[in-house]
Parts: sequence; structure tokens; C-alpha cells
Amino acid sequence: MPSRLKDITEQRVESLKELRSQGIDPYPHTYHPSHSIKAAIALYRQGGEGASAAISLAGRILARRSMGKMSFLDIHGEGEKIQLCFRRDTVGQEKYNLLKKFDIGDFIGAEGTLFQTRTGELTLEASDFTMLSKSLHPLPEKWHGLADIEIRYRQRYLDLICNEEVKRIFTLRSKIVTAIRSFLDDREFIEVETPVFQSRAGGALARPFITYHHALGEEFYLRIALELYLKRLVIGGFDRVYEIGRTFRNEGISVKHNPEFTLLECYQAYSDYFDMMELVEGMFFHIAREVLGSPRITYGDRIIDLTPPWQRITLRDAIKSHCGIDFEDYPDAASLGSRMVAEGMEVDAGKGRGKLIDDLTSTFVEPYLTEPTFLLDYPVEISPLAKRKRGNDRLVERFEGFIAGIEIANAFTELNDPIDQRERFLQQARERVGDEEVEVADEDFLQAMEYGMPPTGGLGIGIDRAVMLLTDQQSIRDVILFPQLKRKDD
RNA sequence: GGGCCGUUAGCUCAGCUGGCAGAGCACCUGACUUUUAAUCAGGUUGUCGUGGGUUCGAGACCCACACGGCCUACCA
Repeated sequence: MPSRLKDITEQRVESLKELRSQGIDPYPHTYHPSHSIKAAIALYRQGGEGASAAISLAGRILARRSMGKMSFLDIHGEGEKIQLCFRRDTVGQEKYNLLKKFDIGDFIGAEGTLFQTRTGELTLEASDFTMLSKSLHPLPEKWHGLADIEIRYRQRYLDLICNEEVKRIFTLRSKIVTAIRSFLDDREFIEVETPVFQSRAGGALARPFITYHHALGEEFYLRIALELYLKRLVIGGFDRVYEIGRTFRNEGISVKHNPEFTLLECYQAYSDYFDMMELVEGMFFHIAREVLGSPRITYGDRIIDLTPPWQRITLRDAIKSHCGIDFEDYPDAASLGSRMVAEGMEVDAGKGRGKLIDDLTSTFVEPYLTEPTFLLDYPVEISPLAKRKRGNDRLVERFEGFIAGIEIANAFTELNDPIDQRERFLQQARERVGDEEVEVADEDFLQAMEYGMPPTGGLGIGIDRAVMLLTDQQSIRDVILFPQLKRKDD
């Protein structure tokens, strides 16, 4: 029994055959419109001779309204749309009949002149037209569009055809990344590319993906961070480097996590985490003004002003003010853990002091950091690559930046003491034996550091989350064109 | 990993207490030379996610599974 879909497809294949039998190629190799739709609109607005010149346009047919001896088609292209008008008396009977073979979804090229209808709609009256590509499937309905979230992600092209807003978000994403590059380029950072396949997955604490290289007969990890290779470059004399690259973490998928995501990391020699704070503030301010036209952004029901300087508060003070616990009063995991239990929290026995402090932060502090805020000075245990704080050996010079409760930056004064770095790796290994998510000693990296690394500030920004924030999206899947979904057999 | 919810025509969605599978859009035929969610008249369209079970009878009830969403857990 034929389904409606099959029926429609068969009809379209049929009209495709008919076109061919008339000597018309339904898939011509090229077509060069004289104007983009956008340019045509501008041309008409400009008035004068140009407005009445013969031009040609191309685009995908998204609607058709046939009135007998006259038909209107709406075509879309590059985010713009325009109406085409075909009159039997203008194009001729034969050509007008051919128009019946054009369906919604097809690409069409049309030549003619611009005019306004009596309701003021800018329209191209076609003197001739060409099939540019035949579509064999019906597009989703025009009014409600495509709403099925699964189809929107699995067949993103349909989402982009139907939902103007989606196209706008991804256009903004592109502009945001461009703005980041120009911001860093202006400050004389050099963009580099480092390996995705790595013998050790370092630079972060996360479970990596594993793959296998046949010719080398060796297993590799997909990188979970960019850090260790970028630092090698700072050691090599690139004083300002950055990379915007895909990283991979073999962890849960959620509204804030995709297994592959885009990370920006940049490193600046002869600077510290205070310099990085200024860099982060300046960067977000720059992006917002450049891309959104204002430093005031909307996220959910809040309006947030990104103008520097942002609020700065130490992690210790933040936790103290939000839940009354001063972690400096608890020198070890046992004492801090029992205090947390007394507060009614569930405390995992295996966790170290640093991890417990991290738990306090994410429970009591982070969700409330609506205004742009830097949290400063993290426990050394959970920051093996950051330099100890001046005047307090148990803390490191590290900050995380939050906007609307979302972590958007993580930075430190980079650890450049190779003896301390080796000790930190060993400490990690001792504390978390058997844990896959552990920073492993990277001898090659340690050796590089032993040659001497300048004092350096380093910064990481999750691009996807930054885009979520700047485009007011609540799910990371709505800022990643093809988010990870489970395979569906059909 | 756990909990809750969802899956019906190409798309958007109804479908009551278990009793013939529905609407709008799209598509097809006809009318219409300034329409624009065009309009008017007529028509076609189903693996009700998959597999079992209960029942005279299942889209609906039960069980399992798949995929998706949200929450939670995990997670720099």
C-alpha cells in the first residue's frame, strides 16, 4: 500500500522525467544570478534606473500561489526572501505550463524586472525562468514549520530551511567566533593548531575517547583539552598563542554537555590571572558590542550588562557568604565532609577536600552568579596545572568566570615550576588510583617545562556555552549544528 | 545509571470510559491575471515507534524494547 510520501515522491520523479523528455536538465551545472535576493531588495530601494533594470535571481521555492493565468512563488536564499510573479501573457503559454512542474522545495532561477504589487510587496515579474534543482520530497508544513526536536537535530537542513530563527542563531555563532579571532588577533595572538590524537589525554580531568592507528599499531586518545601543547608553544617562544578547536569528552550528554565541543584556549607570556580577567572582560564586551550591538544581553528573563569591570570575589568568601562554611576552618576532607553532612548534604566518602569545596561551589554559589562574576583562588588539589597563590600554598591563582550561572571561563597563572609540576602530577596519581579521570604525568610535557617556561597567564573558554549565553539559548544542542544523538536504525 | 513524559498521514496535531483512523497544511483535479497562511469546489493519503500479552474487539489497557525530551546522577 503506497504511503502519501511515496506518492508525492513518485509524482515528483514523474515530473522530473517529463522535464528531461522536453530536453530540460532538472539539475543544471550552474546558474549565475545577477543579484542576490538581498542585493535586489537594496537595488529597488535605491530607486532610479537600477530599480527598473532586468535582473536575475535564484533561490528555493517555499510557497506557491496560482491564480490561473498568473502565479506567485516565494523564493528564499541566504536568509532573505522575495516573491516571483509569472504571467501567462508575459512568459508565454508553453513556458507557463512548464511552471506546473515546479514544486515547493525546488530551486529556480528567474529573470525579469522588479515591481511592487498593490499591497507593496516587492516582486520580480519573470520574463523567463530555469529549473536549477528538483526536490523529490515534500518540505515540512509552512505555517507551523518543523517542530519535532528529533528531526530538527537529525535533519538539521530541514530545520534550517523551515525555521528562520535557527539560521539566525548559527549565523550569530559564526560572527561570535569571528569576533573572538579579531579580538585576539588585534592583541597580537597567533592562532595555531595542535594534535587531536594524543598519547596521553592531558590538560583536564575527564574521561577520554580512545581510537587506534593501524599503521602505527598504537592507541590514541582524542584530546580533552588544548592546554599542554599550547604551553609547549609558549616554551618554544610563541608568547601569545591561541587555538579554537574541537575537544572530546567521553561523558554524559545533557543540555550543557555534548561529547564533542569547541574550546578556546589562549596563553600569554609575561602575564598572570589578573591579566586574564581583563582579557575575558574585554573579550565578552567586544563580542557583545560587535555582534549584538550592545554590551547588554538578554538571557532567559534577565538582562545582563557585560561592561567591565566584572565583580570579583574569592571562592572562599563566596562559599562563606552563600552557605556559611569557611573552608579554611577545615584542613582536611574528613572535617570538611562532616560539616557538609551537618548541613544536610550528601557527601561521597572517597572525595578529597578540593573536590568537596568544588561541590560546595556548584551547589551554593554558581547558580546564583547572575551578574558577570569572577570566582578567585581555587584549592590546589583540583588545579594541578595552576601556580600556587602568592601567600597561600594551599590555593592556586585560578579563576572561573560566570554569567547567568553559566561557567564561561577558566583561567590561571600557569604553573611553570617543573619540580612543582612533577609533584602535582604525582599527587594526582596518588589520590586517584584507578580513577580514569586523572591528570597523568606527561614526561614529554615535563621535559619541555624543564627547559624553562616564562611566567604565563592561560585562559579557556567553552565556545558553545558562550554562544548559548550570547544567543539566549537554553540547550547546547541549539548552538551545535549536529549535536550527538543515538543512532537510529530504520 | 535512576525517575517522569512523549512517539498517530510528508508536516503540525486531535482521538472521550476499549467499539469503523480524524482535522488543518501539503499533494492531485477543476475555477480564478496583484496573490501572499490566497480563495472556492471536489479528491487521494496510515507498519497508530517495534515486539509480545489481555480482550469478542486495542491507537487507547499490561509487559518488554527502541528513539527522543525533561529532571537527576556523572561531569573543570
